[in-house]
Amino acid sequence: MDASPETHVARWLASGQLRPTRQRLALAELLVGDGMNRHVTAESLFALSLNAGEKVSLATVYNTLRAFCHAGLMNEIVVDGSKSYFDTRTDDHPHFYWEDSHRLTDAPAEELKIASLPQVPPGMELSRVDVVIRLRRA
Amino acid sequence: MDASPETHVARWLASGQLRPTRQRLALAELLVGDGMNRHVTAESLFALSLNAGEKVSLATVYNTLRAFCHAGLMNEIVVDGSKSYFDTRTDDHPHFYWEDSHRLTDAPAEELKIASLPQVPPGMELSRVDVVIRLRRA
DNA sequence: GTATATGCAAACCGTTTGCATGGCT
DNA sequence: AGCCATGCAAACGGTTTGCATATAC
Repeated sequence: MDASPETHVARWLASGQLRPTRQRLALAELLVGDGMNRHVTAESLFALSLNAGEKVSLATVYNTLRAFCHAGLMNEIVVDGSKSYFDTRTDDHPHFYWEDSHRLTDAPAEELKIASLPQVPPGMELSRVDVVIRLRRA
Repeated sequence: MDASPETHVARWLASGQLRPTRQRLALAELLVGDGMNRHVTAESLFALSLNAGEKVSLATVYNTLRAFCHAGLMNEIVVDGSKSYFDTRTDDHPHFYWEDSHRLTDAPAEELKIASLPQVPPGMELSRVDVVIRLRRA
């Protein structure tokens, strides 16, 4: 063992040049504390933090998620016009969107093979390719 | 010539079992009157209709777009959390999203080749695969 | 005549912001 | 000390809804 959970999230924050405040540490712990990838909305993370007994305001959850994204620690994903999803995994990878439960999960990236992509128009460059595989109950 | 523009949009409405009201005919004319594909937001279509001198309320634009989508005549596409885009082309095809101008256009479908797709989880079926190619100014 | 579409304005919901307070370095 | 983060509540913008009126069948 070379890193306690606290050190892990503290380093995660530090890698984004973000100050380790109590609220950020708490939210980071909920997001990446166990080293797993997580997909949250602002509301769901807010609920998680209340559930964990943390005192964090909803506005801070929004600000913090935005700060994490801006620092490159997370990505924002849009699948449903009504809310934003945030993903702790930062590489470009496909997602499953479960239309019945409005949940977003990772799809296995190695099973997606794009043989060719439309040519990028002149004067533009590729920013990202979003692939969302929408699922419905069979 | 076998179809005046009016007949064309009237048939388009009829194919979705939608009553040909004045407002729907006007909006349909703006959307598919020239047989081209079009990408609009509720606001942009509302602006178009005002510009064309049509009396249509914003609420009706929303209701009508929803009705068109529900009837399978259009598709809703989500790329930007802040607003919904509507596409008159109903087959599954990729899009360019121009991040600087917040515009959405078709990408050439034949240039996108997906060699393999992640396996659909048990009990689920594929609803749609959204591919959004995000572009930024080079 | 009946069911459905429309218009208006008010409600709605997720998100952002202004400003005073509190915490990190 | 100074700057940045936080909390609260109010503002915001796109979308939806309730209800009275008008239109299609």
